[in-house]
Amino acid sequence: MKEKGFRCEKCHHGLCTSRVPIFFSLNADEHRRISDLVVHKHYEKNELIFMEGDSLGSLIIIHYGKVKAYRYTPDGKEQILYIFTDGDFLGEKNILRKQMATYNAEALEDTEVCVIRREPFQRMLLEYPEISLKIAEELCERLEKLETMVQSLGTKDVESRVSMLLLEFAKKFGREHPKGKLIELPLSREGIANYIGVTRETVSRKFSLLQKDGIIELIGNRKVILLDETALERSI
Amino acid sequence: MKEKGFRCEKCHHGLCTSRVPIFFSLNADEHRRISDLVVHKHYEKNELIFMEGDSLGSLIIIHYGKVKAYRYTPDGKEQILYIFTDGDFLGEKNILRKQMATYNAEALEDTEVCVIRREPFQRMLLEYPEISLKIAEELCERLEKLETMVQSLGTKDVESRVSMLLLEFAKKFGREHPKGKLIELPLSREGIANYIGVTRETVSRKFSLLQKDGIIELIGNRKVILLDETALERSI
DNA sequence: CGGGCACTTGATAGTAATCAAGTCCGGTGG
DNA sequence: CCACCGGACTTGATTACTATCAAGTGCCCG
Repeated sequence: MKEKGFRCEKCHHGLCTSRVPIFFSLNADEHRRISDLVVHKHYEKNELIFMEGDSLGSLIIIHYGKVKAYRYTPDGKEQILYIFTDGDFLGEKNILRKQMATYNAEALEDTEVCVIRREPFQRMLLEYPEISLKIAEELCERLEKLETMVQSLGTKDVESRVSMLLLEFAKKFGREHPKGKLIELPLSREGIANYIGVTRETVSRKFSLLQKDGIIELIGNRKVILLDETALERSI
Repeated sequence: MKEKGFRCEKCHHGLCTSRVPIFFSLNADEHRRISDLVVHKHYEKNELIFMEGDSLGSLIIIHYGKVKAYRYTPDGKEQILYIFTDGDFLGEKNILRKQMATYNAEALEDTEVCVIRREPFQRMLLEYPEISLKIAEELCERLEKLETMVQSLGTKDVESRVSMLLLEFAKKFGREHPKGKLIELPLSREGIANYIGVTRETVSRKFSLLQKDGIIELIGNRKVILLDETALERSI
């Protein structure tokens, strides 16, 4: 990690904090005040941002990039919990409950983050209660994602789980394409496997099946076209 | 459901809202104000409190009892997401994001709840920002539980999942006992199965194994004694 | 253009789901 | 208090599916 923390010039013009949902309710002046508290950091692809047990002491807000959060299962595999992108924050447990990190966080690509130390942020929470509310809202959203994930992992039928994953990625990372919806996969086969709780071989096989059935088209290793989204929804 | 909503006498003496973590930071006067907004309801064992898609319009706080929250998986099984007990709240999605319920909630035993309508509660959130913070904290805790659950469901080794469940219940519902720790199971075998994503037969078999190994002792259908807690922890 | 790593595909084995009998618990009524 | 009944639980046999092990193949980056 490059340790050259610096005040973000962009932030002073409101171009950084204004992109973060939890600060949406603030006005220009307030954005400027927050920007003064923010330090920027850059992480390279595959760089570890923090690990389980770390006491961060800061809130990390993703400005640009993708970050995976994961834990290890008792049988030694990586279980991915979240894929965070622009506007998402990490380290809230440390801010809200003075608690250590409960998962590892690793950049999936080159990633820019804003960092705010705990103490000034807590002062801001008292001063701008709307932020607490926004955070609660965001946590609600995150809960719902995890609830869906639990539902998916509880499903014995692996086909359904793969389909759910593709639909999730389509919604999050999908672009329009003449043949359907083009998805840039944020994860390798192994990463996908670690997300839905199966092995990489199984992911390969299920993808091949879906391709044979004309539901998806694989382009290289990191791209998929959803040819028949409704068929995928039906298969769940 | 008995529709005899009534003002809770106990609440007026601060015996109800004061037991709820999200109101801990309030003083006696403020408790009295909240109590005025609260209506009590009683649910019998196995009674449905709300279902997926309902627009509650209220926050429900459990005063006494146990409630399971669950969704159906694509293959038609029930997947339990939470077991709520005294002091937990439900329906926060509706309050914070004007969103419909994303799961079904059913009383596991006779249960008393306090209900607060959305509008007065939202006014209170503005007036007492500490409540938002407390809610955010509570949601954090819930997130962590779900994260652990995802980790557990991602574990192929079913023995580990059963062990994790027993340790969770021991922490939550365990009492001291000469032979070890006595757990009153809040769920039937099928319920447990729906919680950890396996079949009821598998739960039976794993319990029998643990009993044969001298790690637990089964008493009837709804009680277990943890004879060797450390062995259970090691087996994860 | 070449090499390494990620991915695919095949064969086999292991484990939990499923199907199918029994057994036991707990509540009810005599 | 006891006998009885039904639902919950246990146990067994078989099946189905994915993990695992192993051997290619092909993508992607230098």
